[in-house]
Amino acid sequence: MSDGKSTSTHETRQRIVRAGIELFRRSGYTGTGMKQIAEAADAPFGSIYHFFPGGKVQLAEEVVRTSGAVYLNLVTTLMASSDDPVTATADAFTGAADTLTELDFADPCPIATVALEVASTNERLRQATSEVFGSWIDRLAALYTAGGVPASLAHDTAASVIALLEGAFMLARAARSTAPVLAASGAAAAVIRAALAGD
Amino acid sequence: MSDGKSTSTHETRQRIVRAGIELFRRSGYTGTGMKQIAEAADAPFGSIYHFFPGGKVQLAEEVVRTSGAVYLNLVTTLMASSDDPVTATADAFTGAADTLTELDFADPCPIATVALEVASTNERLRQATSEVFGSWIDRLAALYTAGGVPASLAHDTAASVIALLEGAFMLARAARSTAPVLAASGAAAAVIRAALAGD
DNA sequence: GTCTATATCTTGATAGAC
DNA sequence: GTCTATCAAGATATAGAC
Repeated sequence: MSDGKSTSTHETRQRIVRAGIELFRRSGYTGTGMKQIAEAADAPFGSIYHFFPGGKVQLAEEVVRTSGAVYLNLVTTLMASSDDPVTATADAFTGAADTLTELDFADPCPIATVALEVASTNERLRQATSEVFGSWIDRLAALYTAGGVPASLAHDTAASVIALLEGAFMLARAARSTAPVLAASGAAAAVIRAALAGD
Repeated sequence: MSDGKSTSTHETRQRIVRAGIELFRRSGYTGTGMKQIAEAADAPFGSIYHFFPGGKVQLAEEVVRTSGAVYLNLVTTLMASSDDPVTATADAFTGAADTLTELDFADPCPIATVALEVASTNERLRQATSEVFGSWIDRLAALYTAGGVPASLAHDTAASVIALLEGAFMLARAARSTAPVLAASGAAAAVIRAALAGD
C-alpha cells in the first residue's frame, strides 16, 4: 500500500484470477479462452502473460488453488452452524441448493468441470485439483471426528459426503433442478448417522 | 445385410460414434477435435459430416444417447447380481473401482465430463445428458422398489446413489486412486439401508 | 459414399511500440 | 506495466474431384 502503482498491479492480477474462476466454472478449462478472460477481467490481453508467463496452465493452477482455499474456509464456516454433524451437513446441502438457483445453475463448485477435463490430459493441473479435494476432505474429516464420528471412519465418511455433493451438483446442473441436491441432503445425513453408530 | 455396401456404411458410422465415446470420456467435448475423432475412427474426415450433417453437436448428442443406453443396460445387469439391493449396489461400486484401474483412470462414466461442460453452454446437449441421467435414476429406482425400498423414497435414493458414484469417480480420477469409490461403496450401502428402514 | 483440399475462424502465445 | 498487432497452429465446416 506504499504506492498506487503496485496496488493497481495487484488489482489487475486479482481481476484476472477472479474472471478465470467465473469463466472456468461456467465453460470449463478448454472451453474458456485467454482473450475471453482478458475481456471479462477488463484487462489488456498482454497483461495475462505479464502476470502469468506460464500461460493458461499457470493461470488455471492459480485459479484452482485460490478457489480451493476459499472453499476450504467455506467448509469450516458451514459446518460451524451446528454442533451436530448430521444437522450441519444437511443444512449445508440445502444451502447449496439455494446457491445453485442463485447462480442459475452455473457450477457451485469452481473446480469440478476443470477436474474432470484435466484428469487424463494435464498432470500438473490434475495434481492441483487432487490437492484441493484432499484439503476439503481432510478438513471435513477433522470436523466429523470432533463431532463424534470414530476416527477410523471419519475420512471415508468425509470423502463420501464430498462425492455426494459433487455428484448431486452434476445431476442438478444437467436437469436444471435442485431436486438431486435436496435428495442428497437426506442421503448425506444417513451416511453420517451410520458412521456415528460405528458402522 | 442385403449388400456389402450398406453394411460397410453402418460400420463406418459406428466406428465414428465409438471413437467419439472414447475420446469424449478422456478429453471432454471442447477438448476433443473432429479431426481427432476421424483419425481414431480410421475414417476419412469428410465422412463425419456425411453421417452427421449437424456437425459436432449432433455427433456429441448421439454419443451421449448411445452410451447412455449402453449404461442403462449395465445398471440392470449389475443390479441383478443379488436380490438384496444393498449387496448389489455395494458390489457394483467395488466393480467400478476395478474398471477405473483397468481404464487407467479415464472416466468410467462416458457422459460426466461432457455433462458439466455443456450444462451452461449448450442447451441441446444439456437436455440429452439430463435425459440419460434421468433414465438411469428411473431404472435404479424401479429396482430398489422391487427390492423393498418404499416407493416414496426409491427415486431420491436412486438419485443419491448415482450422485455418489459420479462424485466418487471425480475424486478418484483426480487422485488417481480407487479409494474414494471404495469409500462410496460403504456410503451407498448406508443410504439404501436407511431407505429400507423407511427413513 | 469416399476422400482430399481448403476456407474461415479462433486458439494460445509473442513481439515490440509506447 | 499497458496495450496492439500479429504469428503459427488448431478448430469447425465446406466444396468438389473421384
